[in-house]
Amino acid sequence: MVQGAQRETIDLAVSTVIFALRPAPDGGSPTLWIPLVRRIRQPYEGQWALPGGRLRYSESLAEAARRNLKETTDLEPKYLEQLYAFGDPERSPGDRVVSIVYWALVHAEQADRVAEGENVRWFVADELPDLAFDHNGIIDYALWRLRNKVEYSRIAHALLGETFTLSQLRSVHEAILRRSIDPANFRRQMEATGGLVATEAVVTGGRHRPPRLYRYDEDVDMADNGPLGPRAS
Amino acid sequence: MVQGAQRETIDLAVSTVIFALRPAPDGGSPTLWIPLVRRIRQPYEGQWALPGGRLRYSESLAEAARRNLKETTDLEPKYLEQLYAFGDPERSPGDRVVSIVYWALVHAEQADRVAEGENVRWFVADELPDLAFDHNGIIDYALWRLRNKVEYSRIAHALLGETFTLSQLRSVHEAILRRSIDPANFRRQMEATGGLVATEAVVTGGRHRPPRLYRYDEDVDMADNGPLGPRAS
DNA sequence: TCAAAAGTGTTCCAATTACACCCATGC
DNA sequence: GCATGGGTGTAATTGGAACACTTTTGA
Repeated sequence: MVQGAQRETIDLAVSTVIFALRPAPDGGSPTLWIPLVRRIRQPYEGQWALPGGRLRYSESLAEAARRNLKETTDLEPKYLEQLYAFGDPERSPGDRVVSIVYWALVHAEQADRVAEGENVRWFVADELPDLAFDHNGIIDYALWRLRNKVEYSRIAHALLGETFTLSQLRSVHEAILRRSIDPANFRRQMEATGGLVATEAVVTGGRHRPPRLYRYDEDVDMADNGPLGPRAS
Repeated sequence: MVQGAQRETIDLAVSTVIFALRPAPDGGSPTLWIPLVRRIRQPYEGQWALPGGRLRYSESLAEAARRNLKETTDLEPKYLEQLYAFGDPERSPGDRVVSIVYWALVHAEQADRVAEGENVRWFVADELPDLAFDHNGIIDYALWRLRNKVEYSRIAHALLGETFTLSQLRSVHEAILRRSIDPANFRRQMEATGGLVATEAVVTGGRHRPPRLYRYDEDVDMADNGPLGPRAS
Protein backbone atom coordinates (compact mmCIF):
# COMPACT_ATOMS: atom_id res chain seq x y z
CA MET A 1 0.00 0.00 0.00
CA VAL A 2 1.20 3.50 -0.83
CA GLN A 3 2.24 5.40 2.25
CA GLY A 4 1.17 8.99 2.66
CA ALA A 5 -0.89 9.17 -0.49
CA GLN A 6 -4.51 8.49 0.52
CA ARG A 7 -6.05 6.03 -1.90
CA GLU A 8 -9.57 6.67 -0.67
CA THR A 9 -10.69 3.14 -1.41
CA ILE A 10 -13.10 1.42 0.97
CA ASP A 11 -12.32 -2.17 1.91
CA LEU A 12 -15.07 -4.68 2.42
CA ALA A 13 -14.55 -7.42 4.98
CA VAL A 14 -16.72 -10.22 6.40
CA SER A 15 -16.23 -11.29 10.02
CA THR A 16 -18.10 -13.71 12.26
CA VAL A 17 -18.89 -13.99 15.95
CA ILE A 18 -18.90 -17.72 16.71
CA PHE A 19 -20.64 -19.10 19.78
CA ALA A 20 -20.22 -22.52 21.28
CA LEU A 21 -21.16 -24.06 24.59
CA ARG A 22 -18.32 -25.45 26.68
CA PRO A 23 -17.78 -26.13 30.37
CA ALA A 24 -16.97 -23.13 32.53
CA PRO A 25 -13.25 -22.47 33.18
CA ASP A 26 -13.60 -24.02 36.65
CA GLY A 27 -15.16 -27.09 35.09
CA GLY A 28 -18.65 -26.12 36.13
CA SER A 29 -21.86 -25.56 34.21
CA PRO A 30 -21.92 -24.89 30.47
CA THR A 31 -20.94 -21.40 29.39
CA LEU A 32 -20.81 -19.43 26.14
CA TRP A 33 -17.39 -19.35 24.52
CA ILE A 34 -16.08 -17.49 21.50
CA PRO A 35 -13.00 -18.37 19.43
CA LEU A 36 -10.76 -15.44 18.53
CA VAL A 37 -7.69 -15.15 16.33
CA ARG A 38 -4.55 -13.16 16.97
CA ARG A 39 -3.75 -10.38 14.52
CA ILE A 40 -0.46 -10.95 12.76
CA ARG A 41 -0.13 -7.50 11.18
CA GLN A 42 -0.84 -3.85 11.87
CA PRO A 43 -3.08 -2.32 12.99
CA TYR A 44 -3.62 -3.98 16.37
CA GLU A 45 -0.85 -6.52 15.71
CA GLY A 46 -0.76 -9.15 18.43
CA GLN A 47 -4.25 -8.39 19.77
CA TRP A 48 -7.17 -10.75 19.61
CA ALA A 49 -9.89 -10.20 17.01
CA LEU A 50 -12.88 -11.81 15.33
CA PRO A 51 -12.03 -14.20 12.51
CA GLY A 52 -12.69 -12.57 9.15
CA GLY A 53 -11.27 -11.53 5.85
CA ARG A 54 -11.82 -9.83 2.54
CA LEU A 55 -14.90 -10.56 0.52
CA ARG A 56 -14.01 -12.26 -2.76
CA TYR A 57 -15.49 -11.19 -6.06
CA SER A 58 -17.66 -14.18 -6.77
CA GLU A 59 -18.81 -15.36 -3.35
CA SER A 60 -21.88 -14.25 -1.44
CA LEU A 61 -21.59 -12.64 1.97
CA ALA A 62 -22.66 -15.82 3.76
CA GLU A 63 -20.30 -17.92 1.65
CA ALA A 64 -17.46 -15.62 2.65
CA ALA A 65 -18.37 -16.07 6.30
CA ARG A 66 -18.49 -19.87 5.98
CA ARG A 67 -15.24 -20.02 4.02
CA ASN A 68 -13.47 -17.91 6.59
CA LEU A 69 -14.74 -19.98 9.49
CA LYS A 70 -13.48 -23.09 7.77
CA GLU A 71 -10.09 -21.56 6.99
CA THR A 72 -9.33 -19.96 10.33
CA THR A 73 -10.97 -22.28 12.84
CA ASP A 74 -12.05 -25.31 10.79
CA LEU A 75 -15.62 -24.85 12.04
CA GLU A 76 -18.83 -25.49 10.08
CA PRO A 77 -21.70 -23.77 11.89
CA LYS A 78 -25.18 -25.23 12.28
CA TYR A 79 -26.66 -21.75 12.34
CA LEU A 80 -25.41 -18.62 10.59
CA GLU A 81 -27.11 -15.25 10.41
CA GLN A 82 -26.09 -11.78 9.40
CA LEU A 83 -25.60 -9.52 12.41
CA TYR A 84 -24.90 -6.00 11.20
CA ALA A 85 -22.73 -3.93 8.90
CA PHE A 86 -20.23 -1.77 10.75
CA GLY A 87 -18.86 1.13 8.76
CA ASP A 88 -17.78 3.96 10.98
CA PRO A 89 -14.96 5.85 9.22
CA GLU A 90 -12.82 5.79 12.37
CA ARG A 91 -13.14 2.13 13.22
CA SER A 92 -9.89 1.08 11.52
CA PRO A 93 -6.90 3.41 11.96
CA GLY A 94 -5.26 4.37 8.70
CA ASP A 95 -7.73 2.92 6.26
CA ARG A 96 -11.46 2.57 5.71
CA VAL A 97 -13.01 -0.84 6.27
CA VAL A 98 -16.69 -1.72 6.21
CA SER A 99 -17.21 -5.04 7.97
CA ILE A 100 -20.29 -7.12 7.40
CA VAL A 101 -20.50 -9.26 10.50
CA TYR A 102 -22.23 -12.62 10.84
CA TRP A 103 -22.88 -14.64 13.98
CA ALA A 104 -22.80 -18.39 14.14
CA LEU A 105 -23.67 -21.26 16.45
CA VAL A 106 -21.64 -24.49 16.47
CA HIS A 107 -22.22 -27.51 18.62
CA ALA A 108 -19.87 -28.70 21.29
CA GLU A 109 -18.34 -31.63 19.41
CA GLN A 110 -17.42 -29.27 16.55
CA ALA A 111 -16.00 -26.78 19.00
CA ASP A 112 -13.66 -29.34 20.49
CA ARG A 113 -12.10 -29.90 17.07
CA VAL A 114 -10.68 -26.38 17.01
CA ALA A 115 -6.92 -26.55 17.28
CA GLU A 116 -6.05 -23.98 19.89
CA GLY A 117 -2.61 -22.45 19.59
CA GLU A 118 -0.64 -19.28 19.69
CA ASN A 119 -3.01 -17.63 17.24
CA VAL A 120 -6.40 -19.24 17.93
CA ARG A 121 -7.97 -19.42 21.37
CA TRP A 122 -11.36 -19.81 23.04
CA PHE A 123 -12.58 -17.08 25.40
CA VAL A 124 -15.54 -16.95 27.77
CA ALA A 125 -18.00 -14.64 26.00
CA ASP A 126 -18.56 -12.40 29.00
CA GLU A 127 -14.91 -12.08 30.00
CA LEU A 128 -13.07 -10.84 26.97
CA PRO A 129 -9.83 -8.86 26.91
CA ASP A 130 -9.51 -5.62 24.93
CA LEU A 131 -9.92 -6.67 21.34
CA ALA A 132 -8.79 -5.12 18.08
CA PHE A 133 -10.94 -2.51 16.31
CA ASP A 134 -14.51 -2.18 17.60
CA HIS A 135 -14.77 -5.93 18.11
CA ASN A 136 -15.71 -5.73 21.82
CA GLY A 137 -18.77 -3.68 20.86
CA ILE A 138 -19.62 -6.03 18.02
CA ILE A 139 -19.57 -9.03 20.34
CA ASP A 140 -21.73 -7.17 22.88
CA TYR A 141 -24.28 -6.67 20.16
CA ALA A 142 -24.06 -10.30 19.01
CA LEU A 143 -24.61 -11.45 22.59
CA TRP A 144 -27.62 -9.17 22.87
CA ARG A 145 -29.08 -10.60 19.65
CA LEU A 146 -28.42 -14.16 20.77
CA ARG A 147 -30.06 -13.57 24.15
CA ASN A 148 -33.08 -12.00 22.52
CA LYS A 149 -33.43 -14.58 19.82
CA VAL A 150 -33.13 -17.62 22.05
CA GLU A 151 -36.37 -16.53 23.73
CA TYR A 152 -38.54 -16.47 20.62
CA SER A 153 -36.93 -18.98 18.26
CA ARG A 154 -35.45 -22.45 18.30
CA ILE A 155 -31.81 -21.57 17.70
CA ALA A 156 -30.68 -23.18 20.97
CA HIS A 157 -30.82 -26.55 19.18
CA ALA A 158 -27.90 -25.42 17.02
CA LEU A 159 -25.60 -25.55 20.04
CA LEU A 160 -26.37 -29.23 20.64
CA GLY A 161 -25.77 -32.43 18.73
CA GLU A 162 -28.28 -34.53 16.81
CA THR A 163 -30.14 -35.74 19.88
CA PHE A 164 -30.39 -34.22 23.31
CA THR A 165 -32.35 -34.39 26.53
CA LEU A 166 -34.64 -31.63 27.72
CA SER A 167 -32.19 -31.05 30.54
CA GLN A 168 -29.44 -30.36 28.07
CA LEU A 169 -31.62 -28.04 26.05
CA ARG A 170 -32.60 -26.23 29.21
CA SER A 171 -29.01 -25.81 30.28
CA VAL A 172 -28.31 -24.21 26.90
CA HIS A 173 -31.01 -21.65 27.61
CA GLU A 174 -29.72 -21.15 31.12
CA ALA A 175 -26.16 -20.62 29.91
CA ILE A 176 -27.23 -18.06 27.33
CA LEU A 177 -29.67 -16.20 29.57
CA ARG A 178 -27.58 -16.58 32.74
CA ARG A 179 -30.54 -17.50 34.91
CA SER A 180 -32.14 -20.71 36.05
CA ILE A 181 -35.31 -21.90 34.39
CA ASP A 182 -38.08 -24.01 35.93
CA PRO A 183 -37.76 -27.50 34.39
CA ALA A 184 -41.50 -28.15 34.40
CA ASN A 185 -42.45 -24.95 32.65
CA PHE A 186 -39.54 -25.24 30.24
CA ARG A 187 -40.68 -28.67 29.17
CA ARG A 188 -44.20 -27.51 28.43
CA GLN A 189 -43.01 -24.46 26.52
CA MET A 190 -40.75 -26.55 24.31
CA GLU A 191 -43.48 -29.10 23.69
CA ALA A 192 -45.96 -26.36 22.84
CA THR A 193 -43.83 -24.51 20.30
CA GLY A 194 -43.28 -27.67 18.32
CA GLY A 195 -40.23 -28.80 16.41
CA LEU A 196 -39.25 -31.24 19.13
CA VAL A 197 -39.48 -34.90 18.25
CA ALA A 198 -39.24 -37.53 20.96
CA THR A 199 -37.06 -40.49 20.06
CA GLU A 200 -37.42 -43.97 21.54
CA ALA A 201 -34.01 -43.77 23.18
CA VAL A 202 -33.28 -42.79 26.73
CA VAL A 203 -29.99 -42.05 28.47
CA THR A 204 -29.04 -44.68 31.03
CA GLY A 205 -26.17 -44.58 33.44
CA GLY A 206 -27.13 -41.59 35.53
CA ARG A 207 -28.14 -42.37 39.09
CA HIS A 208 -31.71 -41.31 38.51
CA ARG A 209 -34.61 -41.81 36.16
CA PRO A 210 -33.29 -42.03 32.56
CA PRO A 211 -34.27 -38.98 30.50
CA ARG A 212 -35.73 -39.33 27.02
CA LEU A 213 -33.70 -38.22 24.02
CA TYR A 214 -35.26 -35.73 21.61
CA ARG A 215 -34.23 -34.57 18.21
CA TYR A 216 -35.07 -31.50 16.23
CA ASP A 217 -37.59 -31.60 13.38
CA GLU A 218 -35.47 -30.49 10.42
CA ASP A 219 -38.58 -29.45 8.50
CA VAL A 220 -39.13 -26.61 10.94
CA ASP A 221 -36.93 -23.55 10.55
CA MET A 222 -34.84 -22.60 13.52
CA ALA A 223 -35.76 -18.94 13.21
CA ASP A 224 -38.35 -17.00 11.26
CA ASN A 225 -36.33 -14.48 9.32
CA GLY A 226 -39.30 -13.40 7.26
CA PRO A 227 -38.91 -12.85 3.51
CA LEU A 228 -35.17 -13.46 3.82
CA GLY A 229 -36.04 -17.06 4.46
CA PRO A 230 -34.00 -19.83 6.06
CA ARG A 231 -31.22 -19.39 3.55
CA ALA A 232 -30.69 -15.83 4.68
CA SER A 233 -27.49 -17.08 6.22
CA MET B 1 -15.13 1.94 -16.88
CA VAL B 2 -13.15 -0.57 -18.88
CA GLN B 3 -15.39 -2.72 -21.02
CA GLY B 4 -14.73 -6.42 -21.38
CA ALA B 5 -11.85 -6.60 -18.96
CA GLN B 6 -13.26 -7.68 -15.61
CA ARG B 7 -11.92 -5.36 -12.94
CA GLU B 8 -13.09 -7.64 -10.12
CA THR B 9 -13.73 -4.71 -7.81
CA ILE B 10 -16.69 -4.78 -5.47
CA ASP B 11 -18.78 -1.64 -5.26
CA LEU B 12 -20.32 -0.56 -1.99
CA ALA B 13 -23.65 1.26 -2.09
CA VAL B 14 -26.10 2.50 0.53
CA SER B 15 -29.83 2.51 -0.26
CA THR B 16 -32.89 3.29 1.82
CA VAL B 17 -36.48 2.10 2.00
CA ILE B 18 -38.52 5.14 3.02
CA PHE B 19 -41.97 4.78 4.52
CA ALA B 20 -44.57 7.50 4.89
CA LEU B 21 -48.26 7.47 5.66
CA ARG B 22 -50.53 9.06 3.06
CA PRO B 23 -54.19 8.68 2.11
CA ALA B 24 -55.06 5.62 0.06
CA PRO B 25 -55.22 6.13 -3.74
CA ASP B 26 -59.03 6.27 -3.56
CA GLY B 27 -58.76 8.96 -0.90
CA GLY B 28 -59.60 6.54 1.88
CA SER B 29 -57.83 5.51 5.04
CA PRO B 30 -54.10 6.10 5.57
CA THR B 31 -51.77 3.70 3.79
CA LEU B 32 -48.04 3.02 3.63
CA TRP B 33 -46.28 4.67 0.70
CA ILE B 34 -42.71 4.42 -0.55
CA PRO B 35 -40.91 6.94 -2.79
CA LEU B 36 -38.90 5.43 -5.61
CA VAL B 37 -36.55 6.94 -8.16
CA ARG B 38 -36.23 6.08 -11.83
CA ARG B 39 -32.92 4.69 -12.97
CA ILE B 40 -31.27 6.90 -15.56
CA ARG B 41 -28.57 4.46 -16.63
CA GLN B 42 -27.95 0.79 -17.23
CA PRO B 43 -28.60 -1.71 -15.83
CA TYR B 44 -32.38 -1.53 -15.42
CA GLU B 45 -32.46 1.92 -17.11
CA GLY B 46 -35.94 3.43 -16.87
CA GLN B 47 -37.12 1.11 -14.10
CA TRP B 48 -38.00 2.21 -10.59
CA ALA B 49 -35.56 1.59 -7.76
CA LEU B 50 -34.75 2.50 -4.19
CA PRO B 51 -32.91 5.77 -3.73
CA GLY B 52 -29.25 5.15 -3.01
CA GLY B 53 -25.71 5.76 -4.07
CA ARG B 54 -22.04 5.09 -3.47
CA LEU B 55 -20.62 5.29 0.01
CA ARG B 56 -18.09 8.12 0.29
CA TYR B 57 -14.73 7.70 1.93
CA SER B 58 -15.26 9.79 5.03
CA GLU B 59 -18.95 9.36 5.83
CA SER B 60 -20.54 6.70 8.02
CA LEU B 61 -23.13 4.33 6.62
CA ALA B 62 -26.00 6.20 8.28
CA GLU B 63 -24.64 9.53 7.10
CA ALA B 64 -24.56 8.19 3.57
CA ALA B 65 -28.19 7.14 3.90
CA ARG B 66 -29.23 10.56 5.22
CA ARG B 67 -27.26 12.43 2.59
CA ASN B 68 -28.79 10.39 -0.17
CA LEU B 69 -32.31 10.86 1.13
CA LYS B 70 -31.73 14.59 1.23
CA GLU B 71 -30.26 14.68 -2.28
CA THR B 72 -32.74 12.47 -4.08
CA THR B 73 -36.01 13.16 -2.30
CA ASP B 74 -35.24 16.12 0.03
CA LEU B 75 -36.47 14.06 2.99
CA GLU B 76 -35.08 14.11 6.54
CA PRO B 77 -36.33 11.03 8.35
CA LYS B 78 -37.43 10.97 11.98
CA TYR B 79 -36.34 7.36 12.28
CA LEU B 80 -33.53 5.58 10.48
CA GLU B 81 -32.27 2.07 11.06
CA GLN B 82 -30.04 -0.35 9.23
CA LEU B 83 -32.02 -3.10 7.52
CA TYR B 84 -29.58 -5.57 6.02
CA ALA B 85 -26.58 -5.92 3.75
CA PHE B 86 -27.40 -7.53 0.41
CA GLY B 87 -24.45 -8.96 -1.41
CA ASP B 88 -25.45 -11.78 -3.69
CA PRO B 89 -22.95 -11.92 -6.59
CA GLU B 90 -25.78 -12.09 -9.12
CA ARG B 91 -27.87 -9.22 -7.85
CA SER B 92 -26.46 -6.63 -10.25
CA PRO B 93 -25.85 -7.78 -13.83
CA GLY B 94 -22.36 -7.01 -15.09
CA ASP B 95 -20.78 -5.87 -11.88
CA ARG B 96 -20.61 -6.70 -8.19
CA VAL B 97 -22.44 -4.41 -5.81
CA VAL B 98 -22.93 -4.91 -2.09
CA SER B 99 -25.78 -2.71 -0.89
CA ILE B 100 -26.16 -1.80 2.73
CA VAL B 101 -29.84 -0.94 3.02
CA TYR B 102 -31.43 1.31 5.61
CA TRP B 103 -35.11 1.90 6.29
CA ALA B 104 -36.60 5.20 7.33
CA LEU B 105 -39.83 6.70 8.59
CA VAL B 106 -40.87 10.25 7.70
CA HIS B 107 -43.99 12.02 8.78
CA ALA B 108 -46.75 13.07 6.45
CA GLU B 109 -45.93 16.79 6.26
CA GLN B 110 -42.38 15.92 5.19
CA ALA B 111 -43.67 13.44 2.67
CA ASP B 112 -45.84 16.06 0.99
CA ARG B 113 -42.75 18.16 0.33
CA VAL B 114 -41.35 15.57 -2.06
CA ALA B 115 -41.42 16.97 -5.58
CA GLU B 116 -42.91 14.18 -7.64
CA GLY B 117 -41.87 14.14 -11.25
CA GLU B 118 -40.71 11.99 -14.10
CA ASN B 119 -37.98 10.47 -11.93
CA VAL B 120 -39.42 10.49 -8.40
CA ARG B 121 -42.79 9.02 -7.50
CA TRP B 122 -44.70 7.64 -4.52
CA PHE B 123 -46.00 4.08 -4.64
CA VAL B 124 -48.34 2.18 -2.35
CA ALA B 125 -46.02 -0.15 -0.44
CA ASP B 126 -48.07 -3.28 -1.13
CA GLU B 127 -48.66 -2.59 -4.82
CA LEU B 128 -45.27 -2.09 -6.37
CA PRO B 129 -44.32 -2.68 -10.01
CA ASP B 130 -41.30 -4.79 -10.95
CA LEU B 131 -38.34 -2.89 -9.61
CA ALA B 132 -34.69 -2.85 -10.54
CA PHE B 133 -32.24 -5.35 -9.03
CA ASP B 134 -33.57 -7.29 -6.02
CA HIS B 135 -35.39 -4.24 -4.70
CA ASN B 136 -38.82 -5.91 -4.55
CA GLY B 137 -37.40 -8.47 -2.17
CA ILE B 138 -35.64 -5.83 -0.14
CA ILE B 139 -38.86 -3.88 0.32
CA ASP B 140 -40.69 -7.06 1.30
CA TYR B 141 -38.14 -7.55 4.04
CA ALA B 142 -38.34 -3.90 5.15
CA LEU B 143 -42.13 -4.22 5.38
CA TRP B 144 -41.76 -7.37 7.45
CA ARG B 145 -39.37 -5.62 9.83
CA LEU B 146 -41.63 -2.58 10.10
CA ARG B 147 -44.67 -4.74 10.85
CA ASN B 148 -42.78 -6.66 13.49
CA LYS B 149 -41.19 -3.67 15.10
CA VAL B 150 -44.34 -1.59 15.34
CA GLU B 151 -45.70 -4.18 17.76
CA TYR B 152 -42.92 -4.01 20.32
CA SER B 153 -41.52 -0.48 19.99
CA ARG B 154 -42.70 3.08 19.65
CA ILE B 155 -41.60 3.73 16.09
CA ALA B 156 -45.15 4.53 14.94
CA HIS B 157 -44.70 8.00 16.39
CA ALA B 158 -42.10 8.72 13.71
CA LEU B 159 -44.82 8.67 11.06
CA LEU B 160 -46.75 11.45 12.78
CA GLY B 161 -46.05 15.11 13.52
CA GLU B 162 -45.15 16.70 16.83
CA THR B 163 -48.58 16.19 18.37
CA PHE B 164 -51.25 13.66 17.55
CA THR B 165 -54.44 12.12 18.86
CA LEU B 166 -54.68 8.51 19.98
CA SER B 167 -56.97 7.95 17.01
CA GLN B 168 -54.24 9.06 14.66
CA LEU B 169 -51.66 6.89 16.38
CA ARG B 170 -54.03 3.96 16.21
CA SER B 171 -54.68 4.50 12.53
CA VAL B 172 -50.91 4.37 11.97
CA HIS B 173 -50.81 0.96 13.61
CA GLU B 174 -53.84 -0.15 11.63
CA ALA B 175 -52.31 1.01 8.36
CA ILE B 176 -49.05 -0.81 9.03
CA LEU B 177 -50.64 -4.00 10.35
CA ARG B 178 -53.60 -3.93 7.97
CA ARG B 179 -56.11 -4.86 10.65
CA SER B 180 -58.44 -2.94 12.93
CA ILE B 181 -57.49 -2.46 16.56
CA ASP B 182 -59.84 -2.01 19.52
CA PRO B 183 -59.64 1.69 20.50
CA ALA B 184 -60.12 1.04 24.22
CA ASN B 185 -57.40 -1.57 24.50
CA PHE B 186 -55.06 0.39 22.24
CA ARG B 187 -55.35 3.42 24.50
CA ARG B 188 -54.47 1.42 27.59
CA GLN B 189 -51.54 -0.28 25.91
CA MET B 190 -50.06 3.03 24.80
CA GLU B 191 -50.54 4.57 28.23
CA ALA B 192 -48.96 1.53 29.88
CA THR B 193 -45.80 1.41 27.76
CA GLY B 194 -45.02 5.04 28.54
CA GLY B 195 -43.46 7.71 26.38
CA LEU B 196 -46.84 9.30 25.70
CA VAL B 197 -47.33 12.77 27.16
CA ALA B 198 -50.79 14.31 27.24
CA THR B 199 -50.88 17.96 26.22
CA GLU B 200 -53.51 20.45 27.32
CA ALA B 201 -54.75 20.92 23.78
CA VAL B 202 -57.67 19.18 22.17
CA VAL B 203 -58.83 19.09 18.57
CA THR B 204 -62.11 20.92 18.01
CA GLY B 205 -64.13 21.04 14.85
CA GLY B 206 -65.12 17.38 14.55
CA ARG B 207 -68.78 16.65 15.09
CA HIS B 208 -68.08 14.68 18.23
CA ARG B 209 -66.21 14.90 21.52
CA PRO B 210 -62.86 16.69 20.96
CA PRO B 211 -59.92 14.30 21.31
CA ARG B 212 -56.87 15.20 23.40
CA LEU B 213 -53.54 15.83 21.69
CA TYR B 214 -50.51 13.87 22.83
CA ARG B 215 -46.84 14.28 22.14
CA TYR B 216 -43.96 11.88 22.37
CA ASP B 217 -41.48 12.02 25.24
CA GLU B 218 -38.19 12.67 23.46
CA ASP B 219 -36.22 11.30 26.40
CA VAL B 220 -37.54 7.83 25.64
CA ASP B 221 -35.96 5.97 22.75
CA MET B 222 -38.26 4.91 19.96
CA ALA B 223 -36.74 1.44 19.78
CA ASP B 224 -34.38 -0.58 21.94
CA ASN B 225 -31.54 -1.50 19.65
CA GLY B 226 -29.44 -2.88 22.46
CA PRO B 227 -25.72 -2.09 22.59
CA LEU B 228 -25.99 -0.33 19.23
CA GLY B 229 -27.90 2.36 21.05
CA PRO B 230 -30.21 5.04 19.70
CA ARG B 231 -27.54 6.40 17.40
CA ALA B 232 -27.39 3.06 15.61
CA SER B 233 -29.09 4.86 12.75
C1' DT C 1 -34.68 -47.27 51.17
C1' DC C 2 -32.79 -43.06 49.79
C1' DA C 3 -31.08 -39.41 46.67
C1' DA C 4 -31.66 -37.17 42.41
C1' DA C 5 -33.38 -35.89 38.33
C1' DA C 6 -37.50 -36.92 35.11
C1' DG C 7 -41.86 -35.80 34.38
C1' DT C 8 -47.09 -34.36 35.71
C1' DG C 9 -50.68 -31.57 37.95
C1' DT C 10 -52.49 -27.50 39.96
C1' DT C 11 -52.82 -22.88 41.54
C1' DC C 12 -51.95 -18.12 41.15
C1' DC C 13 -51.13 -13.89 38.76
C1' DA C 14 -50.73 -10.63 34.90
C1' DA C 15 -51.63 -9.38 30.33
C1' DT C 16 -54.71 -9.47 26.48
C1' DT C 17 -59.26 -9.50 24.51
C1' DA C 18 -64.01 -8.56 23.81
C1' DC C 19 -67.53 -5.68 24.52
C1' DA C 20 -70.87 -2.84 27.30
C1' DC C 21 -71.43 1.69 28.56
C1' DC C 22 -70.97 6.79 29.49
C1' DC C 23 -69.13 11.53 27.69
C1' DA C 24 -68.86 15.66 24.88
C1' DT C 25 -69.41 17.86 20.86
C1' DG C 26 -71.75 19.55 16.09
C1' DC C 27 -75.72 19.50 13.67
C1' DG D 1 -82.39 15.01 20.41
C1' DC D 2 -79.12 12.01 17.97
C1' DA D 3 -75.15 10.60 15.51
C1' DT D 4 -70.21 10.09 16.10
C1' DG D 5 -66.09 9.17 17.80
C1' DG D 6 -63.64 9.91 22.62
C1' DG D 7 -62.93 7.71 26.65
C1' DT D 8 -63.91 4.33 30.96
C1' DG D 9 -65.31 -0.09 33.17
C1' DT D 10 -65.40 -4.93 33.49
C1' DA D 11 -65.74 -9.83 32.76
C1' DA D 12 -63.66 -13.80 30.20
C1' DT D 13 -59.68 -15.87 28.36
C1' DT D 14 -55.02 -16.80 27.90
C1' DG D 15 -50.21 -17.62 28.97
C1' DG D 16 -46.61 -17.67 32.20
C1' DA D 17 -44.58 -18.44 36.93
C1' DA D 18 -44.39 -20.94 41.14
C1' DC D 19 -44.42 -25.05 43.35
C1' DA D 20 -46.33 -29.53 45.14
C1' DC D 21 -46.25 -34.09 43.84
C1' DT D 22 -45.39 -38.66 41.52
C1' DT D 23 -42.05 -41.67 38.80
C1' DT D 24 -37.91 -44.16 37.80
C1' DT D 25 -33.50 -45.19 38.08
C1' DG D 26 -28.51 -46.24 40.63
C1' DA D 27 -26.37 -46.95 44.71
